[in-house]
Amino acid sequence: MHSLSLATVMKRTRSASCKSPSLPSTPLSPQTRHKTCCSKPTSVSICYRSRKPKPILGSLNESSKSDHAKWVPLNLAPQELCLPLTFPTGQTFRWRKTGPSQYTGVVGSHLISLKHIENGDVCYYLHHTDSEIDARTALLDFLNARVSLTDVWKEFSASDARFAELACYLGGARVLRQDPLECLIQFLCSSNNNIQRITKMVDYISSLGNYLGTVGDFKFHTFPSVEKLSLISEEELRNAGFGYRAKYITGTVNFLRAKPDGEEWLKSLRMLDLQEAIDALCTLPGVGPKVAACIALFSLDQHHAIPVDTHVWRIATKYLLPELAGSRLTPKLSSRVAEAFVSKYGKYAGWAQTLLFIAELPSQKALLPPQLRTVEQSKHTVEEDSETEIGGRETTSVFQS
DNA sequence: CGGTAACCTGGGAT
DNA sequence: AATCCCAGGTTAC
Repeated sequence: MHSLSLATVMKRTRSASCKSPSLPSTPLSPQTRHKTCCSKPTSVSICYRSRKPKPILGSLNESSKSDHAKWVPLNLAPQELCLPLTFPTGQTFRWRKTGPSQYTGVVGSHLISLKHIENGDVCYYLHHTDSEIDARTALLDFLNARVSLTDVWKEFSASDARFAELACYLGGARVLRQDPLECLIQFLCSSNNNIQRITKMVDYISSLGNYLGTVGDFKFHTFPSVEKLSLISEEELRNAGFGYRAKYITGTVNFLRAKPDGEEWLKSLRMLDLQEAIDALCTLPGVGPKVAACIALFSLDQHHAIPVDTHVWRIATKYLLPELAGSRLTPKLSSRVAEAFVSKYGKYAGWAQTLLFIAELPSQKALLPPQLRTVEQSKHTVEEDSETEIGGRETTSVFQS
């Protein structure tokens, strides 16, 4: 039950509300729907699930009256960055929704909130930082701001009509540029796992880092260094509910610790070609082709890395390589899929994959008109789509996740 | 080299 | 209630 409550191993004296009180295991989270990326910010309060009288402000009272004075424009238009399509869609598991169209997380040692304002533009708020200049620089770097999503998508759309149509509804879905160590550990947790549990596991590990502050109900920490990570034993991780991934983590941490500077070694993979980077990553325990591609794409500037999973496989067999429909996903076929993506979309193929992947997520499908929703799993090969348009009206039905 | 069976866990479906 | 299936896979035969 309390398998993943982080209080156990942590040196934090106060084992306060570490039970993650509002992890949305229940399907009742009405506010997770956002019809477009820029919905109107009607209420200012943080979304509580149960009304507790206690006004949760954490240590920093960021909700004082002259609050929005501290919100700084990022000069990123909504078509360049849509927060709900970028943060809760599986590239990072360390950001939290802390308000209507608002997300909070850590970049380096900076604790930052991002939100859309009325016109859809993005602003940021620094809860904790030693240097506002550094924070902004780090944030822009983290957001891959040097890449123009508009330009990149223009090319995808030119070569793929379906992409062009999806792009109309899912604009602003960016690829982040995360810290390699942080990315690596997160995706070690991701194998054969679901987003909710991955998030809890990542949260458990993160609590070893330096505490930066609390926003909403959530505590935030810097991501722990390799040295810090080496303090956790495999047994502790197993007891915390990591399952067989426990040995992946400790094994990889030990591997990195054996290097003169493991973190620097990881970063140096940015200099390599994609295949070399993948090969290097695959020598780490628990890292196979899929996880390696995720790390390469989301943290190592390998913009044409293609993480081939079941979703992408489904997409590929439907639109790209129909002759492979019906086969099982093997490593070899997986690299064939990756090649197909790259030859169709070019050097930013990973960015195209990201959008197509998001379009497959049950949580995002509601954003799409029915004819753009690809058909479900493999279960019923019979497609009974003739029945789905009951209401006649747009389906805002309940598809939480 | 290609195919298969374990591997941990929890939530939802049957 | 018991069981199966699935979740952005990897590893060992």
